[in-house]
Amino acid sequence: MSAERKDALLKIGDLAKRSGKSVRALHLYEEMGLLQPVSRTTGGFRLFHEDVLVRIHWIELLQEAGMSLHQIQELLHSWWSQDDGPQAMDRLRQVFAEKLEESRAQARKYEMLARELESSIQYLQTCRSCHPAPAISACAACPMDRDAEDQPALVAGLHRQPASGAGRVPELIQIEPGPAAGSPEENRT
Amino acid sequence: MSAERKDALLKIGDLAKRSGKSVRALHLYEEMGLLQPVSRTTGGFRLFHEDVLVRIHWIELLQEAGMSLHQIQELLHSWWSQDDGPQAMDRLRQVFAEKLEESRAQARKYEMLARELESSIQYLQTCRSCHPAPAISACAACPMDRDAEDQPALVAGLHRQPASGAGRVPELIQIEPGPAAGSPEENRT
DNA sequence: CATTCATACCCTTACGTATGGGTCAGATTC
DNA sequence: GAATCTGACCCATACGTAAGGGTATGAATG
Repeated sequence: MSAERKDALLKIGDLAKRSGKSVRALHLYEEMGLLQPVSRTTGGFRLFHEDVLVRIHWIELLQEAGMSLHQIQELLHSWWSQDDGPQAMDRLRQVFAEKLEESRAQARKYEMLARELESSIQYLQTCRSCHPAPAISACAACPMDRDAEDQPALVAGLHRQPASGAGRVPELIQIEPGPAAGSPEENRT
Repeated sequence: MSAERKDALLKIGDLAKRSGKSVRALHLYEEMGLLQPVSRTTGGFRLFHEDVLVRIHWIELLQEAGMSLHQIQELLHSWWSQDDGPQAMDRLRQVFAEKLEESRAQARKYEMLARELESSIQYLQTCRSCHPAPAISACAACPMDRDAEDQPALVAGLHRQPASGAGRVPELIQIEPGPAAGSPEENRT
């Protein structure tokens, strides 16, 4: 009778393990009406049918497609509150078509980012042959950088900050929270 | 000459417009030490050098690469608190290499999602020729779906929820896990 | 005097984490 | 057979998080 295994009900922990979601996430999905336990034990433990795994995966995909849980909730709701089947299918298809475009755009975005990263990595390769090792501050005037304009954006943003300093700051007005001495203005609410 | 334009200082609103970021976002970046105004007016208005645009774009790219502002902050900090230039470059290259992998993975993910969406759209096409229009509840037993297994995950997750709220609930009563129901000897972890 | 700005506080999403107590199932003990 | 113990699991509730968005109040700028 191991065929009955498929009808076994899952407690939320089991479901969490099998779905890869956290218990908290599953609670949230339930709160939002995306999921529902088939029943509860007398003690109040949720019992889920295995089929919810399909639903969970569905939610996951839509999330990856950039939909918020709230939007998914609405989609589900509008789906089930519709009478006309084909019409519902139609709306769904529209949503999917939209998401398809977005997904392709995202894919392109990440490919572009990858290229950006590649060229930055390449650019940084030249530093390996830099001897003797200079201080980073000296890198601003690196002789290898003939044109600073050639620097990839991912490298350019790091240095050449005239007054931005995670490291050291030139003579800049320190902005302190609180009535520090020296500040001519006193705009406290 | 318009060359002097480059030395013009920007107020935060100008910067917001040019960078496409909100004033609020720029404030936040400054709070986190990612940005700093070159000075302030006597009244306290922030004045930025144009170069911060490079920094802002840099932040943007890193964010797109999946880094949190906090991580960016750390990267910046560790960069500037390093003496050895080439070594700093090396660490940076490692970070970029990691992000490169992730970006490629993301691109692949979105491409897969796009394919998933495509097949779902295709699947839903068949519903257009469904006449007379049935109720969605009837779609569960659609004669077109010979194998329910063939349904794309994006469609399958919507219907066939045996006891999931949005639709209807079969007659299910309280079931206790234990010797009471069937043989649930399998719900161990 | 109408913008623009500074500061400050609350709102959001999709959970993470903590609290404090309840439940389950098996092993031990009476 | 019944009670107890144990450890893992679960419940509800609530606050915390990132990266800002939105809004309010008052002061600075043009």
